[in-house]
Amino acid sequence: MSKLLSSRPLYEEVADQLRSRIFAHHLAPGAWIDEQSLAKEFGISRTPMREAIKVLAAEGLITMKLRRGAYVTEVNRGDLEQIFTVLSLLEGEAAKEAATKAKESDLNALDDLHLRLEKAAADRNLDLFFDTNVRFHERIIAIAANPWMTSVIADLRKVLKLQRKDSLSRTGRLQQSLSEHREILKALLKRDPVAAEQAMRTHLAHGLEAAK
Amino acid sequence: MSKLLSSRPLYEEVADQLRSRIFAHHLAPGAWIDEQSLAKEFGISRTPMREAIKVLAAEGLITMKLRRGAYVTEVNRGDLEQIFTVLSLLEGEAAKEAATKAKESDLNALDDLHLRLEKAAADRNLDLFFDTNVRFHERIIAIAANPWMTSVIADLRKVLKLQRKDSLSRTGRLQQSLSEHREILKALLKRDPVAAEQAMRTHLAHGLEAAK
DNA sequence: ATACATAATTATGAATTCATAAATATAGTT
DNA sequence: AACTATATTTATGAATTCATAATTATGTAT
Repeated sequence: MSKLLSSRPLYEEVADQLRSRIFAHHLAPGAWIDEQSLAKEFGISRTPMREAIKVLAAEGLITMKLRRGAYVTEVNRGDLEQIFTVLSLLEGEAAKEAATKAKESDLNALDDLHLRLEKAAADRNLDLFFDTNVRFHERIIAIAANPWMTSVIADLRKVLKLQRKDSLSRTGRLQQSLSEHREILKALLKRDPVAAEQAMRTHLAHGLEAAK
Repeated sequence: MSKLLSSRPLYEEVADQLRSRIFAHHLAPGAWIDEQSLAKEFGISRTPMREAIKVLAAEGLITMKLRRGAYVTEVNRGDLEQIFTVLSLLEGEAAKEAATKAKESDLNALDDLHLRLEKAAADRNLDLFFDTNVRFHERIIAIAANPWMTSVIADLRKVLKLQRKDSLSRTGRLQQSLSEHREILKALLKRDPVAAEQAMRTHLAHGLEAAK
């Protein structure tokens, strides 16, 4: 790979690609990372591949064993519970702060996103629902405007994505998730920090059950 | 460096050393990392040095600029506020959970640590006070037994350590910190989750003022 | 002397090479 | 045939080499 016009480091590009493969379960939890063949496949040397692997290891997506290589992290039920505990705290706080910090345009955007969410649910378009759901959450987090909190949340959500997202398709979960979002939005529109925090915490607590 | 008996990767060793230098302000915030001369000084090649730098970058201690190198992260007042917001949430939760999860031996250990803290304060031994303070907090976090929360807290505390810790010496802050610790301990001994969480949050909120 | 353009230098990004620990395969013994 | 010991292979950890972007230095024109 000549990679002439690179505006950003090669290892980041590679890290992105690896991340995608992991999220798509092309590289499933527990699978060993063959750095040689992957480097060959990407048409690059081992050096940036190794750097990319270290990035993912720092994110918790990959676990490294000395002189043994690296494998995709496996998260068990306990991990999920622990991660959701932290996530509901942080996103709860984000919702709380968003209730006071949000500008009118922010609230409009959230309203719009929620509308799309309802539509995606009505259409039984799970991929779109999932994607819009992520954007709804990300928007709230962005309004809170705490980069350190944002990056912690992003890292934890990445680890969650190791899990398959088939739970939303379970009967009723979709509708429940939707009504929880409605609660969050309502609290934000009322600019009620306490209610927003509570609604978000409840939503994520249920998210654990469904491992959304 | 031949490094014959290496039980762990060289880059980790190097990362530890770099971290120490940063915390000691031997490498101060804003200072550029000269990977060549550092590698030479450590007697290693650039490869593990670059890997170590990436590790610290993932921790937020170092900021990397494409084709420009890396420098020690500078945290401003806003960063501190944001980090303390997250920390007080998480450590508050840790204290809350510790109140119910703690075994008798845990509570004894905390009691002992607090005693040492009182002694260090009486002796005006700031280094010991600071060290014991860290151990007190870490013990509570350990009792909560949430590895994901633990690692997030550890990362954020590392970033805080970029700041000089001269604030504790400010008049009165030492005594105030001590009395706040007393509150936390009292709540834990009573196994009162709500009080423990509240006390810990208050403590860390004040910590921001003093940038402890 | 200052500003600009060009040349030389330096440091980073990446590939390649080398050393060695771990894994696998082979051979020998019972 | 099964188990152990040795040899071979393979993959990781680290050093070295190479290419090039960015910086610094030099020289020229105004």
